[in-house]
Amino acid sequence: MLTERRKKILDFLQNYFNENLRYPTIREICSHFGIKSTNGVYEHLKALERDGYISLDRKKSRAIKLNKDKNIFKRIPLLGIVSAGEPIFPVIEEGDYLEDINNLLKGTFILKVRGNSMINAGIHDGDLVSVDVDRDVKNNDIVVALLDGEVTLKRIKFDKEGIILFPENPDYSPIYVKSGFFRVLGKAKMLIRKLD
Amino acid sequence: MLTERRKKILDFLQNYFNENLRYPTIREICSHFGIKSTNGVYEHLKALERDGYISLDRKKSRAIKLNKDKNIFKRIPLLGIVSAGEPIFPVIEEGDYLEDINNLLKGTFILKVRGNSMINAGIHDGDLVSVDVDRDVKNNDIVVALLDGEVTLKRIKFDKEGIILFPENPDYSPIYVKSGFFRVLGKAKMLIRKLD
DNA sequence: AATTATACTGAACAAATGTTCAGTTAGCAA
DNA sequence: TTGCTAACTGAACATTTGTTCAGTATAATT
Repeated sequence: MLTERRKKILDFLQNYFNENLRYPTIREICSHFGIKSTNGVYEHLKALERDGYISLDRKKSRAIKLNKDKNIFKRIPLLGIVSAGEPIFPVIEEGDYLEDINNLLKGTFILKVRGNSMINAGIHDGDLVSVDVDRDVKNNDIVVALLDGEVTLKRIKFDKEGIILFPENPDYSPIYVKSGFFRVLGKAKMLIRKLD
Repeated sequence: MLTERRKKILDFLQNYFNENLRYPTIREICSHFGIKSTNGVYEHLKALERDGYISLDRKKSRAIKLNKDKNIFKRIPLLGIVSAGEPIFPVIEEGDYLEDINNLLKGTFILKVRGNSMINAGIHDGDLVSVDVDRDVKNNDIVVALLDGEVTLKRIKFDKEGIILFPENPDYSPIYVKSGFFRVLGKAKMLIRKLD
């Protein structure tokens, strides 16, 4: 069970990593909490591993890994909300954090979008789209598809006649997938654009 | 000087970190390169530190830190280019990587956009915008501004009459900054949107 | 009342790890 | 040639670090 003490240890592990880009040694955890015996911390770590919160590489130093499924990585504070009509004061609220971006991008690749076929979905020429390859594709998802050796970013729709790839731009025509080699490479997951 | 050998060591450090979320020990670097003496690697590390490519925390294990100014972090491969009109084959080209996203976001905060005042700049309601606070603001930059205790995301323009905050939506009016408390909180740096 | 889990102390061991020193070889520049 | 640097080898040393064992105390659970 995740006790208060162990919650604080998890918290320390996250903060330490965010500051130092590495995890602490057992003795460093000890001194942070004022625990005099390394075994005091070591048993916490083993319990946290047993319960799936972390994983440990035995015999290796600083070899802790936070389990991303069980933990929300606190990396970037989410600062208030920018509004056009109803502005809100910028306040960092505890617990408001953006999920670990590295984690969000893991197991994916990045595609650079060229063309304006998805402009109405807010995806512009030059934007970067992270694509998750291990995802089941549902109706209306934005997907990256391979069609006869060509790659396109489109919104996918399934109906009785088959698969249709819809652009989000009236100037472009939908593609009805009939023959030839077709495969969905992955599902568009995140949009990243450099603004400056 | 950054020799070929040291370039490969830097590369290994980056790759090892991306895979393991920690840096290797000196002996792990040794065995990767088939170097039999720890000093062989240790002198490389000291040279890399001397030249500003990394920094070392002496006496601590796995305490390497890559200098972000001197290194491009290779984290996510940039896979080809998605095009609407002229599709391109998906090929991972060497050297094509997205810069370290953590690094891009460092020293910034994230704002959640509400409203559609910037819709023509492709910034939609609910999008996340990373804001860099330590940046000089130029004409036409998209900035987060604090005006009489209200926060807004707008394109900033300087002219003889003063500062104007422009929305990217014809339904909204520009704001002429005349009186009251005004401050630019930061410059919009990246746009992040979850697509699924 | 007995058992189990948490949360430690204290001591000790073995392995991992950073660091240093003395030397070697090869190539490059003055 | 001489000197310098890169790129090591090999050995040794000193910490650091993970791990284990034997206890103690407290609170909650069966």
